[in-house]
Parts: sequence; structure tokens; C-alpha cells
Amino acid sequence: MSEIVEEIRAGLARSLVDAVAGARAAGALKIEELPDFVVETPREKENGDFATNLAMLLARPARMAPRRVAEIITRNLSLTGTWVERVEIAGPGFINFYLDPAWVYQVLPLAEARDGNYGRVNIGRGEKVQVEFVSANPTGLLHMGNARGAALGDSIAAILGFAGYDVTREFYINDAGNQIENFGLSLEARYQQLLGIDMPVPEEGYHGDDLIETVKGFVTCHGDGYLKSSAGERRAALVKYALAEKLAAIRQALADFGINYDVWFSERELHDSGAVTKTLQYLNEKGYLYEKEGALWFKAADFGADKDEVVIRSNGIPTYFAADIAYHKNKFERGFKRVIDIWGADHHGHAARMKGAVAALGCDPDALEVIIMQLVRLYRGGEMVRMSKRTGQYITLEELVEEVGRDAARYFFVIRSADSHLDFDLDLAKAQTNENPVYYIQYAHARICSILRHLQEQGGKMPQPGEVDPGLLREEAELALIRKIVDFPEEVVSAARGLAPQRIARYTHELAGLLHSFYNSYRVIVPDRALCNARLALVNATRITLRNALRLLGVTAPETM
RNA sequence: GUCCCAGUAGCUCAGCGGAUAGAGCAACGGCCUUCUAAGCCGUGGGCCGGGGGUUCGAAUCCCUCCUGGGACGCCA
Repeated sequence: MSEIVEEIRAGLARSLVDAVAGARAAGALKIEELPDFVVETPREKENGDFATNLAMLLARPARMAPRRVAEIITRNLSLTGTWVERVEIAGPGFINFYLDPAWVYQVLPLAEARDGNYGRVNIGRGEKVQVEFVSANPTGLLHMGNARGAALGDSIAAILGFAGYDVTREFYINDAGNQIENFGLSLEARYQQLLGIDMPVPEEGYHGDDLIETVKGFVTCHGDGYLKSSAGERRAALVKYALAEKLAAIRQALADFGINYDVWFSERELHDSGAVTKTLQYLNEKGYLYEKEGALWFKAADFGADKDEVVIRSNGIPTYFAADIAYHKNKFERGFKRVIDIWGADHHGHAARMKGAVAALGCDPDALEVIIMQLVRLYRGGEMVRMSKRTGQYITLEELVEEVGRDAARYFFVIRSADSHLDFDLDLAKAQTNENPVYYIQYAHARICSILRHLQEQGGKMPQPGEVDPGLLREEAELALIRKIVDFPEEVVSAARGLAPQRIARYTHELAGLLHSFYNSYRVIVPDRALCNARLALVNATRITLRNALRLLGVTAPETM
């Protein structure tokens, strides 16, 4: 069974195409080709259940007034065997379709039958997509930017999966390069300090207190033995130990945040396997590299970027960019048709050059989609919480989850589009009041579960599909709720197309609102057995939809609160 | 200086080519002998930053200017 709205929409579109063809054959419309029209749901329900702009688009090519075109189309329209009861021409030339109100009732048995899969669509057709997100330096703990990226990335991946894509979640471990050098120097300084030797943490190093703890652990394992080693050996040992620890901590923090990756990809391995060198060789053979001032540059500007970028420094060490090119080559070699990277706003200059590199590799640059995520600002008590990564003064993901809870954190991070700066109000996220949208939504789910529990306590049973007559649901609040449930698969499509979890976040809030409205006006468990069954089917479908939508956001749907 | 993002109700933001621009919060007034009041109902509230253009139609697309944030490294 296909999705309800889509089926009707497709049916109407077909009828419209036939109508235009008929009118053209009869000589009533003189047009060359069919414009790209839409069948959409009007905002105002007085304008029908569906509407099309077809007549307005045909007005110019047909050299006729839009309403006149609409008349011709409607006269040629065949709607037998559809839900359409009435067609009207309105406004500047819209054709509005009014359906038999019963069309929405189909969703109740559908949602119940599909259960956890209600809302699942198949626009992806099994296409392989990779979502790479967070990819934080394994030199410290996760900060708010990482946290937002985590929530966004996981939710986008979940939505794409629900929309029929074959999704791989991937974390790129930056375990090579300059910051690892700095990391080593910082660890070394802490090591010496702990053992009574004065050595400052370098200016460019990592100043967070967490490194002191890490090194304490190292000392517990290895003692002061490395004081006598060469600096290189000492740093290597410290880095190896600390990387393993930090990575484990990051993994744990993400798992506690409800996020599990399919692949953890090491940058180090790209270097060790020779992939970086090979990729550069390839680009060089193609003539996309050149030397300047002792360094090797990639001609990014030839591929639409604003400037070229260094791939090998004059000291002979490849840059992060070089490794990233090799990484993306590897991604496409693994067969991903779409590669989605989620980066912080501070990397945005890098996006055009990376796409350029993808093009230079002979891949379609549009297959790489870079989502640039704007900054997060934390507020507490109405004041902005100041943070500095350099000094290590920042709130970590663990601390955030501990303070506001996982569900609130996940929800707040996806409520805004990635494009927008996010003001995260810690007090609001913690509030157990109606101001807090997370509780509002979860409460709707818990309320339904409470009704179902109540039913059970009274010895009642959920109705079998044959025992439900949805036609009994005629109240405004009931119809609005059903209509919203019907919309869910469409929302999934929009969210997947736009890589926009905020649409789902919004949807859950609207659906919860309609449930609360209904709940306050009508009782579900009523003596009228038939009405009771219909309403049970309604709230159960709401429960399923709410739970499925929340799952896409990584937010739990509690049964009691 | 160049590039990116944003500018819509008092505040935080949706809407991104369609009909009378929406939601939450805040403000004000109501609703619990009821399946959870962490809830509901009602009331106000807007030159969609300014100016041009494209279009039958613009908050939405184009140009330009203004304001705020960010990026412009042989860091990642």
C-alpha cells in the first residue's frame, strides 16, 4: 500500500494531465508543453483538501485568462473512482479539490498495521549515502559544536534511513597531523609537571584540565620511566595512551547521547597505507598540482573555489586537506552515491575547495553535500555562558547531558535549521513545565499510554481492525488529529529532501498539540463501545506516529511521566 | 577588502514562488468531582531590514544598500 497523500496527489496529477491532453486534442487549449505544476495542500482548509496552480501556469502559453483555463481543464476532468467530491475554481485561478472527508480515515488501520514503520517512505530506493559528522579531534572532550553536529548528523541519518536510503554513519578520527604534535607536546608538559619538572604547556597546545587527569592515569600505568626516554619516544607513548583514552571517552559520550556509528575511520591509516601519497600522485598526473614557495598546491580555484590550497607544506608534511582529499576519494570508492559532511561554520571556507577536489578526482562535486552548521550559544539565567576551547573552559557534551538530560539536549539541537545560530537556553531545557517543548511532546505520548493502561485496568481490550468504524470520528479536534497523522510520511519526505530534522521537530510539536487539544475536549474511554473503539484507534495511531517521529530525532517516547 | 549565514509579532524562530504571513514563549482573561493541569480554551500583537527589479502573483527569486554574526593560516 502506498502512502495516502502521495497516492491522491499522483492520481490528481494524472487526471489533470489527461484533462489538459483532452482539451488540447479538442482544440480548446493551444499549448506546446505541460508546465511543471504542483498539486499541494492549501494552507486554508476552505481552499479544499488539494489544489493545483496548473491553470495559472498555462495562462501565458495558452494566451488566456487563468480562470478561463481552469474552466476548460475542469470541464475535461474525469474524477470517477477518486475521493474527490467537488472541484472549484478560486482566487487567481487555483483549481481546488474537495474530498470525501472519509479519505483520511484510511490512515488509522494503516498506521496500526505498519506500526514502527508508519511514515517510512522509499524516495531513497536503497541508494548508498554516507553521513559523516562530529569527527572531533580526539585530543579532548566534546563541546557544544560537536554536540550539535552529533544531534543533527544522527537525526539526518535516521531520517534518510527512514526515507529509504542505505545510510552509513561515519566518524573521521583526526589522529594525525599538527594537532597531534601539539597534543604530544601538551601531554609531555603535563607529564613533566606531574613529576616535578617545570615545563609549560605550549601556547598552541591543549590547556584543559582533563589532560592532567589523563596523564595521571598514564603515570599510574607507566610510572616515571619515560622521563629518561627520548622526547620522541616519550611523546609517542603519551599520545598513544591519551588518544585511546580520549577516543573511548568520545565514543562513550556519543553512545550516551544515543549515537552509534557504523564506521570509525582513522586519518592515520590514510597516511600509513599510502593513500594520501597515491591521491596526490593522481592529482599531480592530472596537472592539478603545482609548486610555489617550496610547497605543493592544489588548483582549487580552477574548480570554482576562491583560492588554491596547500597539500604539502614546504617542510614536506602533507596538510589536513591532503588527507581529506584522500579520505573523500576513499568514500566514493566505497560506492557512496551521496556523501554528506557536517561541518562547523569555522570550516566553511574549506567546503568549496573540498568540492573542487572531488571534481578533480573525477567525481560529481554535487555528490558531496556539505552542511555548514552555525554556532551554538549557551544561556543560563539569561546570561550567555562564555566558553573558550583554548583555555579548556567549556561545557562538555557529558556535562550538558547530565544537566538537561539526553532527550532535551537532542531536541534543542535539532529544533533550528543548521543554517541558524542556535541559542541554547539551559534553564528552558531543564524546565519541567509547558514552556519546555520536549516535555510537552513527551507528555502527549505518556498521556496516550496512560489511557491505554487505564483501558487494560478496566479489563478493556484494543479493538481489532474490523471493530473500528473511523466514520464515528467527526469532531473538529478528531479530524485535525487524523489529518496530521496522514501528513507524517510527507513530512519525512520533506525532511529527507531538505536534510532538515527541524521539520520533524516541528511536526512532533504540532502533533502533540493536537493530541492535547483533543484530550481536553473528549474522553476516549466512553460507554459507547463503537465510539470508544474509534477513539482508541485514533489515539493509538497518534501514539505510533509520535513515537516514530521522536525516534528520528533520537528522543525517547516515555510511557509514563 | 572578499566569501558564508542571518535580519519576519515584545523575545526565540517557522514558512523560502501561490490565496487572509504562522508557532512557541512573554502579556491578559477563563477551565481540574474526569483516561496524568508537565494540559486546554480565548484575547490582543506584524511597513516579513530599506530601495529597485522579474512575475498573473514575491517574506520567498535577482540586483543594490544597511545591520548583526562567522570565515578568510604552509591550523584542523
